[in-house]
This record gives sequence, C-alpha cells and structure tokens, in this order.
Amino acid sequence: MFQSVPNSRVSEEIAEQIKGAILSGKFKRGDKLPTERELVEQFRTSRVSVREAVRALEHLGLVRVKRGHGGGTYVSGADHHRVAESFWVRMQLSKGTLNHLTEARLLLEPGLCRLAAERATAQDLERLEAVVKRQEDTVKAGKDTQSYDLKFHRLLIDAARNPILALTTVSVIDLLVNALQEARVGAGLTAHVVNFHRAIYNALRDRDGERAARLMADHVADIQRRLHPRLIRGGGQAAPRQWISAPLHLDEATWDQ
Amino acid sequence: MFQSVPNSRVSEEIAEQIKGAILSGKFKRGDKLPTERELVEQFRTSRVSVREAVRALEHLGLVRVKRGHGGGTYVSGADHHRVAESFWVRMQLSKGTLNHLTEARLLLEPGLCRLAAERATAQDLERLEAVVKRQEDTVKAGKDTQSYDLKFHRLLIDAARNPILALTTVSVIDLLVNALQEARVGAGLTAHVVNFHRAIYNALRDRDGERAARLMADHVADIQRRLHPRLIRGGGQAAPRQWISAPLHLDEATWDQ
DNA sequence: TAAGGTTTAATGTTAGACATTTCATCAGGT
DNA sequence: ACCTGATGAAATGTCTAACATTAAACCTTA
Repeated sequence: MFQSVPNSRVSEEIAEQIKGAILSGKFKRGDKLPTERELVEQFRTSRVSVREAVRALEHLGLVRVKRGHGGGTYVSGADHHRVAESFWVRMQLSKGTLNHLTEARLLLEPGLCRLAAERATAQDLERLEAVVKRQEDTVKAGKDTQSYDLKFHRLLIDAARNPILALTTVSVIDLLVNALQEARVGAGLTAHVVNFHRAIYNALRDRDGERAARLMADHVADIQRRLHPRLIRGGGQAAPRQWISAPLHLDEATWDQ
Repeated sequence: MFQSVPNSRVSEEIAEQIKGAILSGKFKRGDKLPTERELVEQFRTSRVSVREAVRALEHLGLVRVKRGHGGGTYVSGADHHRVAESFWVRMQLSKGTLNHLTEARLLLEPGLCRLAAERATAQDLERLEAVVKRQEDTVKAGKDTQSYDLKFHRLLIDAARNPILALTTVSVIDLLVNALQEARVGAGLTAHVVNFHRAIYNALRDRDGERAARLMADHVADIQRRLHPRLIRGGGQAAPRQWISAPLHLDEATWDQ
C-alpha cells in the first residue's frame, strides 16, 4: 500500500548512493573513491557515518580499503570472499560438515559443465586447454599442481557465464580447499586429477555437456573418496585464516592481489 | 610457512571474539548482547571500535540491532538477506539477468528434491502436506496463495538438510520473487502451481527422488515460461526494496519478524 | 480503561584531536 | 651504482565526549 520510508541510518543512505555510482559504472574497477574527508564534505555529514558506509561496501565486497600513504577506498569489482565467509558462518551455525560442502559442489559443478559446454567461447577453450597442458607438464616434473587445479575449475566456472552460480561455486570450492589445506591433506593424487581435467576438457571441446557433467561428478566424488577419509580425526573446525583463491574473475586478480 | 598476524583492526578482533561466542553457543538466538557501553568496558576500547564490530556482525547476518528503549544487539541466527544482497550486487556487476537467477534455481531446486527425498523426516512430510493442503483450499477460495507457495519451497529446502544449498537457494528464490513482484506479474497461475506442489509432495512421500527432481524442474521451467515473457518490457532493474521471505529457517521467523 | 503525554534506556550522529601505517623521497655509506 | 636508513606526507585508524533520536515502558488523566 505505502512506500517504505528511506533508510533511517545516514550511513545506509550514503552507502546506497555510492553503490549506485559503482553499479552504474561511474566508478570502475580499480578506481579510487574520494577520501573520507572529501566524502564528508560532499555528503555534508560526519566522518563516522562515511566510514560506516564504506565498511558496508567493504562487506559487500565492492570496495577494499588501504591504509597509509597512497591508501584510500578502491573499487574492487565484487570478490567472493565475504560470501564465502557467510557460507562458513552458516555452516557452523547449522552444525554443517565438509560433506555438506562437497555435496553442494557435487550438485553445482556438473551443472556448470553443462552450461559451459554450450557457452564456452573459443578463447575459453583455449585457456582451459593451456591450463590442462601446463598442469600435465607440472605433474611430469613432480611438482605441486594445486594452483593449476584451481585455475581449471575457475576457468570452467567462468565459461558457464552465470554470475550467481559462479559466486556460489567459487565460494564452496574455496572453503573446501581451505579446510583440506588446514588438515594437511591433498598431496599425492595429482595424476588422477589431471586425467579428469583432460577428459572434461575434451568433452567441453566436443560440446558434450552430459559427458562433461558426468566426468565432473566422478571427479568430485573421486576427490571426496580420497580426501575425506583422511579428515576423520576432526580437522577443519577452525575458520579459514586466509583465502586461497584469487577474487572471482581471473582478470580481476591482476590488479588487486 | 608463517602464521598470519592477528587482525590489524581493533574492530575485527572484537568482532571475531563475539562471533566465536555466538558460534560456540555462549549466545543463542534471540539473546541480547551487552550494550555498546558495556562492551566498551569489557574490551577496554572505544565505542567507535565496538560499533564497527557490531556492524560487521550485522553484515554477516549474525545479529540485528534495534534502537530505542529496549533496543540493543540481538543474536539473529544468520538470516540470508545479506547473501541475497551480495548475489544481487554481483548480478548487476556482471550484467546478469533474471534468466541467470532462474537458471540457478533450475539447477538447485531439483537437486534439493533428490536430497529431500532421502532425508525428509516424517515431520517434514507432515508439514509439507499441510501446506499443500492449505494452498489447495486457498486456491478453491479464489484467494492469493503466494505465501503458501513460498512456504512449500522453504520447507522442501529445509528438508534437504544442507545449509549451504539452503542459503543459496533461498536467496535466489527471494531475488526472483522480488523481481517478479516489482514487475507486477505472478497472478493467475495458482492452479498450475499447486498441482505441481501436490505432485512433488507425492514423489517425496514415495521417496522417489528422481521423479521429484523431474517434477521440480518442470515446475520451475513452467514458471519461467509463464512469467518471463511478461517481463520483457524491462522490469526488475531496481534493487529489491524489501525482502519477501522470512529469514532462512521457518522456526526462526517466529521471534524476529 | 483507553488515549496520550512523559520518562528513560538504548543506539545514532557529530566534532575534533591524536595515533598509526605506508609509500615516496632523499641522504649517506659501501 | 646500490643497498640502507631517516624523514616527510597522506591517508585511514582510534579515542573522547557531547548531543540527537528513537521507541518501549510508564504514568496521568478524561
């Protein structure tokens, strides 16, 4: 019946305006917002309110704040870490386990494969192939391949071209990788992993979404079978201390790492 | 190699401690945290830092703050609205559309059906049946059934017993419902909806996950077919002004509405 | 007893000073 | 040339103390 009244908190009003400016493209990724003092003048308010607004944007993952000389508020193009943190908190509140995370992954990633098989561009496929190849070489050299492992999944997720599923899936994978690293498991299955990646890539190249999805499901289940048993002695309760993955899009990773 | 240093911001340290207290159960849903002034004394810090910490928890969805007499900070047991907002922001940044939301739903909800078919308790089924029945009665009376519609999906999501998928799916549905309401579509398909719900319930009762999943996929696709065409004239760009759904768990809705 | 004003306990907002961090620059010694 | 360390400057971070606003509870009165 009636319109809801405007936000009662000054900081929310400010945050809303800045958010609008960012989303409408007035500020782009990497741009620096005015300093706190300048914003105080522009909004005719106090520094506390401005800071509160900036914090809100920070928690949305829209900006990041740097201290010191040359510091300030920089537009960061929405990274996923805050969402991952929310997932983690909710998991703890609901007494969730790693199996719930893997279960989510098992639903999400095969679905993304189907989408990616339809939508992957030539460039997507090229990048995927390059990562698989480099991973194969690294395996032969006997070195750790986790970074390529993650890159493959990230490229695939991006190729599916669905921002919501991407945000969710990256967060889930990130939490899983964190938990596994925390528990010091994960080594010694590199050969299996890269074989799956190669097979999935081939399916995507052939635009065979079903095959890709099935392979991905096997791949994730394989990881689950191999890693989770090692976790029985109760690892992974502590919150992640630092995030493994770069922010959501690989392109974004170049400037805000 | 090295341990990460403790959070550099005072407020993060405070937030971490309070978060820990909540997650470990020292504060339960509905409990009132100490007032800002009391926290200032306990942490030996300033009100600014305490307030910043409380804001952080608010953005995590862990607490909500009420002003005025009898106000204060109350533990809210993680509602999904903040995650939904993050989803929305990311969608806008990525030039996403309603179709991306529906696509996510189309992947998530059938999957949840499979899980729910395995895991639903007798009580879950009882509640689902009750909602379907009431919705059928409401349809016969010719009234609006949206609240029952949402309740059905929420009960089903809860029955799948996966906090991550639940959080994601509730957020997606919430955004969709918001966008559709904004665009004033949605009336006139109540009979179709309730028939699907009945069929899905039957499948769950029979523990036939595949059938339930297929029906749910049809159901969501049906909604998409009927509603999205009406959206062509550009509805749904404005951010949701208020959230439709109650917080994540129905049980939680009783005290913090 | 119901309507409406008053009190009061909490958060919200402002102002201004000072602390800290971080980069850039420059000087000096090897 | 090049590393090392001292200094300066620009920004955010923190603290204090006062005042504003809100909304529940209480009290007064018709």
